[in-house]
Amino acid sequence: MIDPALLREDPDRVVANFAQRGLAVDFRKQVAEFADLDKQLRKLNKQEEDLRASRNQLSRQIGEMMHGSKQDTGQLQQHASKIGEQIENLHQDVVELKAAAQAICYHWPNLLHDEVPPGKSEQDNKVLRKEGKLPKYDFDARDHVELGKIHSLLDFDSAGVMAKARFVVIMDTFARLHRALGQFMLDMHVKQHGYHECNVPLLVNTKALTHTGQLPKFASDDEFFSAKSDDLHLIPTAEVSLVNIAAGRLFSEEELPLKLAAHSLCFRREAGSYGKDTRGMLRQHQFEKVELVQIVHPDHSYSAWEKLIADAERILQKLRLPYQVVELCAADVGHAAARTVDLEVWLPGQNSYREISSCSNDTDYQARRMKTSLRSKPKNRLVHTLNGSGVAVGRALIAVLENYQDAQGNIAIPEVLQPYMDGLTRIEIP
RNA sequence: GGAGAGAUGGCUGAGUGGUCGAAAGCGCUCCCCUGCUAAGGGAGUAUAGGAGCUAAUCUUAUCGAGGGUUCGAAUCCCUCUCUCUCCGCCA
Repeated sequence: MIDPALLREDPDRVVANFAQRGLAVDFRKQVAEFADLDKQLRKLNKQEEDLRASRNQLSRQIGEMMHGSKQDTGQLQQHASKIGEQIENLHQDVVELKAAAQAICYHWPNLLHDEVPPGKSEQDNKVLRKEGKLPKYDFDARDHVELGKIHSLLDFDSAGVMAKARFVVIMDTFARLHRALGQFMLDMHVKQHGYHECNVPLLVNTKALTHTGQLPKFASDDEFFSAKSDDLHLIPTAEVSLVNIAAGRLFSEEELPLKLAAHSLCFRREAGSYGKDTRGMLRQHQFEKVELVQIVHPDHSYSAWEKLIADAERILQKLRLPYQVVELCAADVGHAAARTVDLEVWLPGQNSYREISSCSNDTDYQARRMKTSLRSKPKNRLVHTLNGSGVAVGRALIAVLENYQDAQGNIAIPEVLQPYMDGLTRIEIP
């Protein structure tokens, strides 16, 4: 959600900002509609409050009269009762107006930061820098699917039979490597980057998803799997669970920044991505990710964001994986975010860089929805929330397999992971 | 799943229909006193909204959430959620 005060003061600025995202939504119309509803709402609300004030006064008076001498209060009671009816009527309208206004503004995205590059699609994302050396092979680099086949350790068939497409069974040393990656990442963030280790619910309710901005959505493009009978949804990312730890809280300045990390499963329906990345385990319904979340002072969110990106980058550096840092353009920045940087890891098998982390500053968007503030004078302020992957574990496995292969298809194990694998240095073809 | 008990401010904890936004204690802030330390005294101390000169001040809502009864609800009634204890089940 964005600041309603800003909306009142400078609706044009809000509309212009929304327009940068290039969404097929007439924000000018929506903002005007909202402003209209808001105006009515405030008027009626004021009326209702005035009526309540006068009823409260009458009630107080009645109380006093009954307390002392036993005076007849019948007339006053009748009067108050009538006011009560008026309040009732007005209240109905107020509730309806409020719902109508919310139905509009809860769909709106966050305001983009001024420095977000303009653009129409992900083609317009801006590569900020490239890190690490691309591996040079005197053979054709295999992708992870082929490597999985050579080693017989990635079983897409069984997964497809027991579940469906976009699932995989990972076996033996590959599974071990996968686990090592997750452990390594979480350890780094907890031991060296100062995050609190969290183990979080993988199922969360509608309210939690609304706080973080996953709900409500423009269209009905379901992003996640749900058990609607229980109002529980499988999390698309641990960001939801981690951010909601701060929901409704009022922080003192010393408590910030609150840095949280979790290694979790994530679940996505991938409903809108038919035919995209169907080969291999690049895009799965279920995958693991180490997620970083920071609840920060609103004045320091961008410097904290830079550090969070560095935390994620550190993982790729330690794994010696080449990557590039990409700032998302206006069209590609997510709903809740004001600014986002992706880390894209080099995948020799795909001959391209692919997203392995996405780090966003959501400013006060989530904080406003979930009422998370910072104790401050003269007025308490909303905190800012940051989130980033540090990093996607499944894709990290792909990256290691493809970047650490030799001519035969053996996989070297990155040095930092060897302690997690009983010192194993190589996965040999059977 | 069954039975019972509970949910009050930063914390502990009073409060069963009227000046209760809420006693008391703790904590915190400011001031005073005491040559340090320890102790003592006084004042203040919830959140969100609206009105107002971004003032003083006034006002509305909030005692787990949502409804209801009433002139008036923390207090009575209903529904839900959560927590605790016991039983069952389970990892």
